[in-house]
Amino acid sequence: MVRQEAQREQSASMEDYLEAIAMLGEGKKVVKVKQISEMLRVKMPSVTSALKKLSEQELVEHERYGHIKLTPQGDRVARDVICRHEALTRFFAQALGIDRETAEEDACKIEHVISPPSMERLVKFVEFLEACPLGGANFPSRYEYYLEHGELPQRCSKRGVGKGK
Amino acid sequence: MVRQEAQREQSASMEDYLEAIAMLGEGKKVVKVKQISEMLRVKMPSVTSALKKLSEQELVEHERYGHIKLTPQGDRVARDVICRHEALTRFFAQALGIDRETAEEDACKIEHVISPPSMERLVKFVEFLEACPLGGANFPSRYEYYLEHGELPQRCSKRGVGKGK
DNA sequence: CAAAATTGTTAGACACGTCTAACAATTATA
DNA sequence: TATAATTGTTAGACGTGTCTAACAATTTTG
Repeated sequence: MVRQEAQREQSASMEDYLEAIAMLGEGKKVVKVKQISEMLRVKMPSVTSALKKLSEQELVEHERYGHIKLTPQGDRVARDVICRHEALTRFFAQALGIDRETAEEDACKIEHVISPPSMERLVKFVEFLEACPLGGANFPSRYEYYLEHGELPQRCSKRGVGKGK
Repeated sequence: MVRQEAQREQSASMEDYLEAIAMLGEGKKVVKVKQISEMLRVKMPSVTSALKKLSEQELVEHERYGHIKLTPQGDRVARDVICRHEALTRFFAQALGIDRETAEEDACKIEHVISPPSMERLVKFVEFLEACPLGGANFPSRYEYYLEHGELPQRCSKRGVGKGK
């Protein structure tokens, strides 16, 4: 019995389709080609052709004029992308203070290219900022001060902590 | 006098070519097709065709079998990409603690897709971490602790700062 | 300096993902 | 329910960027 070779990675486009289908299908809602096309801002024929491709890879179930549904495999991939998307959005919006819309846009692009180790660290980093009192509470405020004035709140240092550069 | 319409953005590929040419040309060294092809891991004909395209846009000077050089415009674009690249590398390597190689790889991808506002904030963020005693010195160590134990150094609050594993 | 090795170019195929135009199925509605 | 409106599909063009194969120029070296 020959084990199936590991799925080759999906392209950014295909990941977008999977992601869109997963989001539109939340709560087992019926997913339509039109919706996908609007969400991804592509024309319907592009969706049809993507669905064909994804069906061949068994990531999506789709029959002519019929239902659209992720297979368990497809769902796994989609969840993964969504997870990266959310973590990145949190990073840009919460940690960096970027406006939500831009944060989402950047997340949409970066989610397709970031490496697993960086993604993992980024997630931990966001968790850290959220969990750490100095990180979560003081950190952002000092950061904001820095953003505004280009320097730290004076006497921020209690003595050149660590080694000066 | 009609102002030239803003240059449409370059594709990730074209940005890579400009970046490679700039790096290989540092210190006015002569740039060769072969080098570019090796640096970007593409075959030489791909380079030739990219050079043709970039020449038409006046971002590169190139004559058949001859010299390869960025125009001032091309240099501007290249510097820009390199700047993003470096900031991203610093972020991943120094702030997140990712190994240099992975950090570079991620920077290479992300530099082409990140938005200007996010880029700007990210740069400031890295500067902040480097400048702020609590950020630069203690922050990383507490972060490391968190990475290892999944929770903050107990009583991280105000006295617990500065310790470390 | 002439042959050999290397580097660079041209031509053309191909994969990918998009689009428009034309047509088909489905759904809404008068 | 017949017709109109909407949604979905097919066919095929196109742009981008890659590649291989064949050939041309340049450079090295015996």
